[in-house]
Amino acid sequence: MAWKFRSGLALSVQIVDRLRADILKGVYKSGGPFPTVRQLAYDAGVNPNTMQKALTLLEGEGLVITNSTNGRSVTDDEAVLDEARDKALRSFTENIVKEAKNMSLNMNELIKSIEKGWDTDE
Amino acid sequence: MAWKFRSGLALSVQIVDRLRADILKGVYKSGGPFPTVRQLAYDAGVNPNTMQKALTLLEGEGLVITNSTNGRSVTDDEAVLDEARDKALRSFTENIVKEAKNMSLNMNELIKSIEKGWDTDE
DNA sequence: ATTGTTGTATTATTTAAATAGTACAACGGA
DNA sequence: TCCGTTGTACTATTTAAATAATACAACAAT
Repeated sequence: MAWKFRSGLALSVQIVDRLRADILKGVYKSGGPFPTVRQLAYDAGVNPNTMQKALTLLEGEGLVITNSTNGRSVTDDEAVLDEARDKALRSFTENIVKEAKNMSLNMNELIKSIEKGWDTDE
Repeated sequence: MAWKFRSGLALSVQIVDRLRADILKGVYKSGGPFPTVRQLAYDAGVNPNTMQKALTLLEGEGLVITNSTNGRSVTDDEAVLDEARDKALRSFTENIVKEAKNMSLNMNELIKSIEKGWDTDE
């Protein structure tokens, strides 16, 4: 099934975000094989060119490695993965805090709202 | 000074987000005048057509009202404003929770990270 | 009455992104 | 050796968004 995308935000950006998250979550194992450009393009329901662009960006982050003509692998450098996870969490939190302050929320209101919303969906 | 925009996300969407937030924060007072299309376009550093598109969207949310040919006003319906504030908070929280779960974070890790990041910048 | 500002509408152009289509060298396996 | 898959590269086209440039009716103030 094709992936879900939001409108307004560039496809390639959304693809990179999703693949990065999947790698950090372990959907693609450290040191293990990474799907091919064409396979990912098919899965996501986008043009192979768009997927390749996304993969090139991902590679710039050091999360995946190209084995010349033999496909790609997820990096086996756990330090790189851990740092990326840490960076993702800090960036995530930073954005939350920034936006919350912009909404004139104080910290306790925010936390309370999160606690309230955490089990709401499921 | 021109407003700051992120790349990748449609300008009109970013404009609506900012104007909505400003209204809910009280930058533009309830029942008070709202800047003209041309003024806002100048302030934001975008084309008047783009700003008008954004304002049309905003109007669809009921937050601003067009006084035929005499400019726009912020709605004076406090109920509408309160509901919009509530919706904004719930939407904000919902997105946070969803993304946090997607990152395999548990609630306490998230809250701890927010508490840690809250005073980091300033 | 005239002037200027308002929102709104229209058409054309530009720009960025995504898509379509194709090509090719490198490598592994049959 | 031969074949298929790999990543990569390239050009052209389409699509969506933003911009540019006007135009006009309605209203307020002078």
